[in-house]
This record gives sequence, structure tokens and C-alpha cells, in this order.
Amino acid sequence: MPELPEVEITRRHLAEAMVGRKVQAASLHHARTSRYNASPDEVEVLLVGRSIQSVGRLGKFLVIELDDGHTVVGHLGMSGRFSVTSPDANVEPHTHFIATLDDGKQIRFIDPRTFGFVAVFDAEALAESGVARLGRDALLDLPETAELLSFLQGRSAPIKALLLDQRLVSGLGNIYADEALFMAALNPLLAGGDLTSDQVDRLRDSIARVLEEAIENGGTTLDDLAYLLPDGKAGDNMSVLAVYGRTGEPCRRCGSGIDRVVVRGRSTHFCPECQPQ
DNA sequence: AACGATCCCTGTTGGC
DNA sequence: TGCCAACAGGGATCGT
Repeated sequence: MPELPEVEITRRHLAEAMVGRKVQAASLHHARTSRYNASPDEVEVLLVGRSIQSVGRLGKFLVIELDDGHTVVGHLGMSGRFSVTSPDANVEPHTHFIATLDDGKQIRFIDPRTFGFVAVFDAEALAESGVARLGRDALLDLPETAELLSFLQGRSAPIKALLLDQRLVSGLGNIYADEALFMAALNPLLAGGDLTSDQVDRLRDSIARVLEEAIENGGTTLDDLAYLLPDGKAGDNMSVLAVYGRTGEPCRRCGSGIDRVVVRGRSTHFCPECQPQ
């Protein structure tokens, strides 16, 4: 599933293709993909003729500024993918959105499970959108240990659940939350408020390292869910995952079997020896 | 307020 | 082999 590293890699590709370009045509074929606008038509009307000023990212959201003050917000959900193609390229199944730019290139959004979306917001709608509720970005703006400690103070929820809460720090999903907890040698079920300053310090460093390594590796492409980069290539990061998806397999550090529990409805992978309660 | 459960959706997988 | 239930999960929403 796309998390911060995969969205960041997507952002870089889209920025290269889109910044300074004008949208010549836009078509949106799926009401669920445009669910944050009044209709698919509204997305098309708001986009055509606009120039793209910047392609940014906050957490797992892509934030694209247009020349008239509107903002395009995109989210990959769990199966979404943007591709940059020529207009005559084969249109893949589940292609819900196509924008044609003034250099002839097309930006396409392909999303089988439709958890993702493409929205065009004015300033008011943006301020009420999910983007406005995000905590600091885990890659660009990771809070210092002291600030994280105060966030966690008094929280009884397991640290795994708190890492998935995008209001705390934005960008971590199920894969990198598990990987960061393993790297920090922290049990995912520990209550957030029980973490010591040293533990939060380790967790902070681990979050940064896990995300940076994943970006260097081109992101994580799982076998079952074909996350692909916008150029169609697969990422390499799955080969270095320590715990995610490795239930029953030997821990890369100590050799004992990786365990799996469910936290807040999400599968959670950890080494019971390296990450004791 | 904090926390957990539920829902959305479809390709893949595992059990029978 | 074929069928179908179970599973995967980010974010919104709702109940406790």
C-alpha cells in the first residue's frame, strides 16, 4: 500500500511532468474518485485551462497548486497509482482520471479499490479537508523527541495505533509503522504514554531511517498489490522489510519467529524477542 | 476527549 | 478444478 515513501516518489515524478504545464483536457470517470467534489464534471471544469504551479506532499496526500488559487488534492488510498504516459498508451482497467497537459503528456490515475481520490478544492474547502487535519510530516517536519513525548503523554492507546493516527505524525501506514517499531525495538502494544524519553528518541530516529531507506529503494511493491512507480517500475524496498508480511518467518536479528497480532483492525507484525512487552 | 469498531471496495488467496 | 468466503487497509464516521 502506498505510504509516505511511495507518495513522495510519485510526487517527484509528477512534479517533473506537471510543474509549469497547463491542463488542456481532463476527464473523470468514477464518482467515488471525485467524492470530495460535487460531481466528476466539477473536477473537470475546475482543471481545464489551469496551469500547475507546484506539486507538494503532506503525509500521504499530494497537494498540487493551480494558478487560480484552487488546489488539487490526490490520495492513493491503498491501490491508487498515477502514471505519466503518452496519450496513445493503452488505457489500463480502473483508470478513473486522465489529465492531458499542453505538452501532450497524460497524467492518469488508476485505482482498482477506489480508496483513493482526486479532488479540486478552493481555499475554504481545503481548510475543511483531510489535509487540514494532518499532523507534521514524518519526512520533512518530524517533531523533536520532546514534542513527541508531550503528544504521547497520558495516551493509553498502543503505540502502533498512535503511529497510524495521522494527526500525531503524518505519512506512516501499516508497513512503515511496523518497521519503525522493530528498528526501535519497541513492542507495538506498549501504551503510548508509557514510552520513556529514550524509547521515543529511538522511535523518532527509526521513523526517519525507515522512510529515507524506503525512498532510496524506490518504495515497497508487495506481491499482491501492484504498487508501481509512475514510470511503471516496481520498488525494491520489500526485500529489506524486517517484519511486515513476515509472520512465522525468522527474525533477521535473532532468528525467532515473527508474530502477528491485530491492533485497531490492522495486522501488526513484530519479533517477540527483540520487541518485548 | 480518547479510543475502538465499522464501513467502503475489489483482486488475490486459501480452504473445501 | 471450481467456487466462495476471508483478507488486505486509509480515512471518515459513529458509538461508548
